[in-house]
Amino acid sequence: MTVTLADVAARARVSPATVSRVLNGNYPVAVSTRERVLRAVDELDYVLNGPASSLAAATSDLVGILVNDIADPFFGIMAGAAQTEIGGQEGTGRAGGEKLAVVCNTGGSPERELTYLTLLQRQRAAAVVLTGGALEDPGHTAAMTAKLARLADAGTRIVLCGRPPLPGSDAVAAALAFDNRGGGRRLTEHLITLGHRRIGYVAGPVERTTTRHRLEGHRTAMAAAGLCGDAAERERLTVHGPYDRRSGYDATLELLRRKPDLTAIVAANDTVALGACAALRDQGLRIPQDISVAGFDDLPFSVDAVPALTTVRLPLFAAGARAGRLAMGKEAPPPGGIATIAAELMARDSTAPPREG
Amino acid sequence: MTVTLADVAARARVSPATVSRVLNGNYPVAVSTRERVLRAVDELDYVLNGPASSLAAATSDLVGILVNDIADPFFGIMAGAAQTEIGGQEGTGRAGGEKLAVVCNTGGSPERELTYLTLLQRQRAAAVVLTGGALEDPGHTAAMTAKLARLADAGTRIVLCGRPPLPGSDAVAAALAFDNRGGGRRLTEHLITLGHRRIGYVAGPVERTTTRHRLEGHRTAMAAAGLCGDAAERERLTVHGPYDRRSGYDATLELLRRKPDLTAIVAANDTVALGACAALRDQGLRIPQDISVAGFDDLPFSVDAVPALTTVRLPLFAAGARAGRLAMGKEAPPPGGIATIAAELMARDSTAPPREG
DNA sequence: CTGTTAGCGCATTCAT
DNA sequence: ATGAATGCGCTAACAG
Repeated sequence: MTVTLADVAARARVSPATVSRVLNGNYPVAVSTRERVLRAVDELDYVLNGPASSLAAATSDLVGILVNDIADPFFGIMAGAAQTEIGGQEGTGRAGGEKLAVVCNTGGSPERELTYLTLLQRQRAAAVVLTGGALEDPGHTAAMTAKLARLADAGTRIVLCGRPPLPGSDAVAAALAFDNRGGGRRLTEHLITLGHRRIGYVAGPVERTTTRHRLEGHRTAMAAAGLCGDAAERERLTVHGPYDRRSGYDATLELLRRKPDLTAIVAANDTVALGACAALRDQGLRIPQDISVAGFDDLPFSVDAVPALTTVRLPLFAAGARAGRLAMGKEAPPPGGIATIAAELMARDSTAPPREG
Repeated sequence: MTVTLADVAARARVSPATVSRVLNGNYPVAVSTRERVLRAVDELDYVLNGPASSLAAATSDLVGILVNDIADPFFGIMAGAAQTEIGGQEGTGRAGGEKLAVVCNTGGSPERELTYLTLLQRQRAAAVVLTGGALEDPGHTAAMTAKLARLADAGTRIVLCGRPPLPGSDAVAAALAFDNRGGGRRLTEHLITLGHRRIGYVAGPVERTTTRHRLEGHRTAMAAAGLCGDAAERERLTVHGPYDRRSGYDATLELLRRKPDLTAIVAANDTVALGACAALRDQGLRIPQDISVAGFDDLPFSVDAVPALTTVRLPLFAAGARAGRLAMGKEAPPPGGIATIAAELMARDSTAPPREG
């Protein structure tokens, strides 16, 4: 029923081994023979049996890209870029060699993250790219470290993109970390320079590296300006929530309740910032005249927001593409396996000097 | 080095077949035996060899979800929903049975679409979900039909989500098509009811089903109101472009150049509509006082646009989830294998009666 | 309910 | 440069 390598060999009047060799292209084969084989492949409409091939070779052409939220362009942009570098260029998929770049959506769930890694391990994936912030739970971190070690042992290349390196693990081939701290700090410095002193912060989910680093950057800037109250005050000015619009909306109302005299709100990311803007508008506040708002990431829609959103640009596409190349071994890892990706302040119209002050 | 089924069997003092049976769970095994085996699995930290398993069973647990643009939430929402239904619930991935739901980004390229299908065919994928509009090129359609037929022959279940059925093909197990025509028609009817007569249309890429259907709906409404000029006039009022912000911006400027007295602009989707809004603002036009704008899809950010965007809601999450269930065989296909998903008009603030009559 | 046997389709020695 | 032989790790009959 289904055509096999042997069928192709018979039709091309060569041995199965030869067919395998032309398909994989990593062995000298006479030009005439190769042509004959390829013709037979086309005529029979033969497609390599991946499982059989992977079993015999003990490696597969699967490359997994894990994302926390596939509906969020933050991840989509990185994943798409990585996939372009991995799957991109070559032929029709008829022959061997091409990688199958696939993205797996963990939904931010640590269990699903581990499950996907196991599933990829089961498939003997050639590489795995982990994107976005990590959960900072000791148990989960330990489990991840162990799992990644096993994957690496089995020959799977591990690349981190937008995620800080795993301390004490040599399983990771390369880690591209965003400078979330620096970006967060510069963003808040920008607000302070404008004259803001009472700044609320809508943070991301707790126990996430991204959340913590951005918040640390913010507080560093606040402290440097002598605006850092006691712990209780800091808590009052901070509300945590998921990275979505709803969270921004709700958290902003909560901040306003706690501190009606806020002159600026910094959001964990652009999506949250948009929710914050909506809440402020619904309260009759004008942006930036009555209150300033800032986001993070500089997603494509942020420049079109009204007013255009002040934010911090992360080179998501470039980072994703680089991660893809690293996963393919097409690019040498950075020194020490770790690179920090700069974050650039984009001052736009949603921030301005406070009314009075 | 790497632990195999035989190792587990030895440690649990049973035969390899028994281990296979408890792992796959589709065969009666004594409770005490099962426990012994599972303990051995844990102790040895055994992970099933996917390729070997797939080779022997002639099926794999891979399920592919193809999307045109992974950075677009339109696809992300559907893909995430589908993935939830497919990968969702069960264990740690330690044992067999769980599906590996992965999303593949074609970038809208027909070649990559076919390549991905071949790669999934090579992996003997259990199912494939194709999301979003299809390219309407005869050659590509024929190639797709043939490829899908082969996949179906090999036992891969094919589900379409947000894509019209393939005429004359019985390879597709189920097709969930959005009512793009109806949605487009109702949206334009809404504008006409408000009093608009000169309406520009920023269409999607040519030769795409989604583009064509939405445009047909628009023109049906125009014709019904006697607003449909000759072919040349219709062309003048329509500009095609990709489904992105930039296209909306540029196309809007072009439309304004051709027809400065336009009172409304309908965009191919919400992202394009946002670009259109930006262009209009840059031209000093107020929305909706000077000109109305409408989108399509009702993506999450649309309600937060300023003004809130009038659009057509598509139940992307529900449709994606249903496609996932259909791909898993957890839900019976609709009658005839085809279901049309309703599109609901969401009249918001970006549309209003035109300035003058 | 459990063990035994026989491939699944291909990559890879080793020959030639 | 090509062919023949072996085994990758597992599942699926088939016994028992």
